[in-house]
Amino acid sequence: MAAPPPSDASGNDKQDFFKRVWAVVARIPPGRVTTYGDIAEHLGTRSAARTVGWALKAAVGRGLPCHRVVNRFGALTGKRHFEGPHVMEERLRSEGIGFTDDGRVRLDEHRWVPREPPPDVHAGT
DNA sequence: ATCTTGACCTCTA
DNA sequence: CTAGAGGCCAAGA
Repeated sequence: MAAPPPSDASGNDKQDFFKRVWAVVARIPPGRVTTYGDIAEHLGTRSAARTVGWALKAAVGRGLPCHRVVNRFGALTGKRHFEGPHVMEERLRSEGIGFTDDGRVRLDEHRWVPREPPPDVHAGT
């Protein structure tokens, strides 16, 4: 793990972005939801929110809780990419996530922002 | 090889 | 207030 892969090795750097997204999504705790923008911003590029969506599409079948990722408005924009049109909603509800009258996720109650994994527990500040 | 679309977000007119 | 365009990264045609 010590030897970092060369950036100009095979040109797989691009997929590295996908893996970063998957890593964040995989860290989303149950009963919580995050947004594309927050993930992209966490990766360093807030404008890359679109690419995050592509990563999720490629994440289908990888066991990633992509259903916990919603757009800025809390709407399940990617529900159509699931097995069914209501699979995403059912999964979120199964985790105890509430929806608004508009059929959107209550971000105010379940919003979770990706943060870097704490290397130390006692490390304050 | 180029162009368009895509599970988006933000800014400016 | 609403409407429009730009930007990011990647994949498909």
